[in-house]
Amino acid sequence: MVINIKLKSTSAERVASSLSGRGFKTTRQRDSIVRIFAAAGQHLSAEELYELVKKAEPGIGYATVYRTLRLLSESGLAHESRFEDGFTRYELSDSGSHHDHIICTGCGQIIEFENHEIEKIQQAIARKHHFLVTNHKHEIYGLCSSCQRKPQKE
Amino acid sequence: MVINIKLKSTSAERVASSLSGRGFKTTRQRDSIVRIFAAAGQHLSAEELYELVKKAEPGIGYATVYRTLRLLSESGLAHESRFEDGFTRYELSDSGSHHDHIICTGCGQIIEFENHEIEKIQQAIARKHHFLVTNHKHEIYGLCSSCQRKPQKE
DNA sequence: ACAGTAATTGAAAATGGTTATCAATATCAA
DNA sequence: TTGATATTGATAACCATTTTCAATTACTGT
Repeated sequence: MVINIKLKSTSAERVASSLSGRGFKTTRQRDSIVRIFAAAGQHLSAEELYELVKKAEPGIGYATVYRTLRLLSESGLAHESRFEDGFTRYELSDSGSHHDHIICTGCGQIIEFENHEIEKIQQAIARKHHFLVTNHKHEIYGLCSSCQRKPQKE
Repeated sequence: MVINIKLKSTSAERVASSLSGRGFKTTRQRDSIVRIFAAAGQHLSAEELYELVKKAEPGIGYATVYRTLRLLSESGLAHESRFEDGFTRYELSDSGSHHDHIICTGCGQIIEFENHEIEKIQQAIARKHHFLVTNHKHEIYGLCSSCQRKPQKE
């Protein structure tokens, strides 16, 4: 007897079904991209994702990765942020909760944070200037504990 | 009788003297760029500044504007920020005080803000992750009051 | 004032991340 | 299965920014 209780769908499944639900076609390439993206963890650049996907899908084109990333982004399934290092990084958005980033300028490590207090102050500031907030971006740059102990690149 | 008390130097003078003090040469082009930058107000992109400078200095090259902007930036006399609209904007830094931005996605208007409370929380968050903060960036995107009343571009 | 030296300039080409083009191919609905 | 339409991969185009390089200019010491 097999008991198979599906507690919750994986990110990849959730994204895939969300895409097909929106009228987009399911393709082998998109499946690979989404699955690998979900498995790889957060904050990938298009190039990093391309390199990973190429292992599973050797013929994949650069443009397809970019297109899929934009598709996910426009569908609200992924979120893109431009960091100071010059290129755009993406992360699958889990359940709409917004978070911000602490970035180590030594090793590139990215940590997420979320702070309700800051959001509240932010709203108050916007209100003072009669702004309707649609979005925000808060990045803290610094050195992680291990990079504080290493010499910095010149 | 002429009473001419110089209360404080202009931004342009301050920047120019700071540059020559650092061993950089004073050139007509740099003077124009800095003077026009100081007079034009804040948050200019390289292209916008180039267009302005061209009126006073018709032969000016694109590269010179970029180079000067980078020079100012590296000397700490200007600050550059990459907004979501794709290109980098600069502002002359007045007295080292850091501030953040509220950007209207309708009309591009940029308002500055500064909030000590947020900075404190930020430090606490960084400390919790054992980070040494060197920098931060906080941008609030939204619609200014007048853009809230206009239809949005499709 | 003048020459020597090193920095700066303008024009144009190069760079690098990202997007558009287009013919071939794959997906989906009927 | 077939036809309409979306997607793909390769490549060219984009576009902000940077580099290159020869000509010019600013500063230093005389």
